[in-house]
Amino acid sequence: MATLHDVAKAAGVSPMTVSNVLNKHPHVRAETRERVLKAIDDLGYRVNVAARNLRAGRTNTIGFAVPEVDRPYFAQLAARVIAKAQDAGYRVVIEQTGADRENELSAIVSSRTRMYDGLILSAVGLGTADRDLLTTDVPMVILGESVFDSPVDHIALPNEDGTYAATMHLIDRGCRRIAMVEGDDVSRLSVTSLRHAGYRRALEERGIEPDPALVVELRELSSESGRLAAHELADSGGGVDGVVCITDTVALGVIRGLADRGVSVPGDVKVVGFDDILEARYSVPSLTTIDPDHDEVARLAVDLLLARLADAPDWQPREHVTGFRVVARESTG
Amino acid sequence: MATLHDVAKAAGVSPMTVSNVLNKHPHVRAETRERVLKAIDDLGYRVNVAARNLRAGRTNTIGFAVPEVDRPYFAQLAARVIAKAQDAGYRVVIEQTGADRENELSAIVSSRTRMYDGLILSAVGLGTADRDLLTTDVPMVILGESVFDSPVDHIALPNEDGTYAATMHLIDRGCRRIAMVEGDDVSRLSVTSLRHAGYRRALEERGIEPDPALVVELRELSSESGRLAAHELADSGGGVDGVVCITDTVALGVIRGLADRGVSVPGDVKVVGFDDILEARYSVPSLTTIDPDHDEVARLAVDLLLARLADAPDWQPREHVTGFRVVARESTG
DNA sequence: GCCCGGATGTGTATCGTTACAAATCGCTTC
DNA sequence: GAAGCGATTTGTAACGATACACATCCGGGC
Repeated sequence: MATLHDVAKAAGVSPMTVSNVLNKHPHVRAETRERVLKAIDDLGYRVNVAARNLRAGRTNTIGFAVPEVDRPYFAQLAARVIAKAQDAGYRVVIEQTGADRENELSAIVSSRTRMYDGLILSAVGLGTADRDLLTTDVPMVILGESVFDSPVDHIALPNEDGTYAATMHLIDRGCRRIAMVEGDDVSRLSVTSLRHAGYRRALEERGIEPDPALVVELRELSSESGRLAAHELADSGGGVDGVVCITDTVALGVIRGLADRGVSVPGDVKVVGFDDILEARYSVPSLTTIDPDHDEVARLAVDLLLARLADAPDWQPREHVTGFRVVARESTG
Repeated sequence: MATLHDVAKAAGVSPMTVSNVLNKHPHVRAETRERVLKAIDDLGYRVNVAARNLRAGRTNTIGFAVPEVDRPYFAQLAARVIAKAQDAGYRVVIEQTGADRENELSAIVSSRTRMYDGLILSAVGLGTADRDLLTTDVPMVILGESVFDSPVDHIALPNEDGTYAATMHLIDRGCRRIAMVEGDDVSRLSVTSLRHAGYRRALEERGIEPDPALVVELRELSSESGRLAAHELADSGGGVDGVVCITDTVALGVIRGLADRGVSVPGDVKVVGFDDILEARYSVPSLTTIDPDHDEVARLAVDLLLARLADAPDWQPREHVTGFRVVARESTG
């Protein structure tokens, strides 16, 4: 495969001139440029990215680490991040951290970050145990729940307030026996604990006694888990009339699970999710949910990271909490 | 940031020995290895991937190009491809070709392929116009509809047979006024034309007169488009009693659109999709669909590519067509 | 005719790693 | 005690590109 040297020889110029053409430096005569471009075309030359990266010390690539690429929320967020980054001339590589969160995450941070100029870490499940990972020297933006004391930029979703609003929405629609379907990491700082807090706060504020029997903890936040949770709730005879779900993906499973049991949504039970994934719009019934403003999340994540890459002198880690709105649809109609 | 040289100095060995330790070469004494590993740890050394790639001439990375990362079918396929490739020690970078298919595709093939040892191209929308792109020297596997004469490995979905079976399934359930909701590229070789052919073949075989009014062409294969198509069909008074959808994502939109019009599925109209995405299992009603065996697709794609990377001497491009099965669910019950 | 400055173009010296071949070590064997 | 032979370790020389500083060209101003 042709190298920059070959092109230079073919065009009768020095390698540097070819490089200058490639990098759109000024001070290359139009005629020379043409000659070089023609040689590039003739030889089918492609720049060797590895060599460029090595010499330049940058890759123009940012990593975006998510637990699972095939969970709609992350896939849709990834699409937005890619778009924003592209506008700024950066490529995005999606990293899958997988179920085995602890190991995978450390693998990424410790061995792959050199491939990226910076990293956006969608940190569902990130705990204080991972804090030391964050002291790495790669510019990083954490995207997810709060991790205190971490010396990195951080974009938090409106976890507690959003779930509070979702629960209030159910209460306002007349629900009194409101279940919460959440993750199993309620005891440490996590998406689950934050969203649970919002749920509890709403109940308490309206004088509704929280019933532990109405809280279902899931090992994984999948639709299948949601479906099984719905079965559990429907079969328990607990008189549930509303369900707050930790994510839309879970909520769609819950709706399905209620259908399995012949429970009508929203007639018998109202359901609300969190994330406003695309699918929430097309389910039957369509899903009421919390829209955390994905566009803002993606924009902020990319902007913060790029700002960090551009300069470093007086940078201070910041925490941003994005806005949200309740999107009322049929599932709570 | 520490380099391999720094580690070598700290451990009192030559750079090559450090390299040997890193690459798990045999013939490194256990004691030496320990000393090197300690130095690596002390210095927080991380291998510079760019330098390694440059020297080694390989990246151990394969690209996976899809139109949209956030369409469930692609996201789910990507997850599988990542898993299979990981087993073989390869990383996967997902490339988004986007809506502007022609330009983006060429951009990827022409300027980014040097970053990958090989490329898997999920080629919805790839046409004969793109054929010359495929003559590139990067090992490639095409995944999608048939593109004849292309000198690359190719994995075809059972497009025609699958849709034939889907249509037959509807006919067997009593449907006679069967609509097809498809893409707008029916005139050239494409997913649409192949699946359309399967639909037509089934109708003709059962002596059902194809009605052009029952064919809806979509500009994009999204749920929203499907929803609007369903409105169109419901409002047309065409007496539709079955809908064959080109993808599950479209089908879910169709089900939603029918619900908008108060049409019952499967009572009034039966709906069948194609892909068996996860969401098909959780919709209400759950979606009957064609399962093209994603696991086989992913496995085959990775295996073919890796085989191509391993050796080249007597390689011949091959076309594989994967199997499929009809997954009957509620939407045709 | 000579100097000057911007516009163009070109050496040189790496970036950090690994392939390759050659050197060295330690121990057995005769 | 010397030769022989793996096991271990180490120089050397790139991989292909770019930063930097320097060389050259050209026309205008005096």
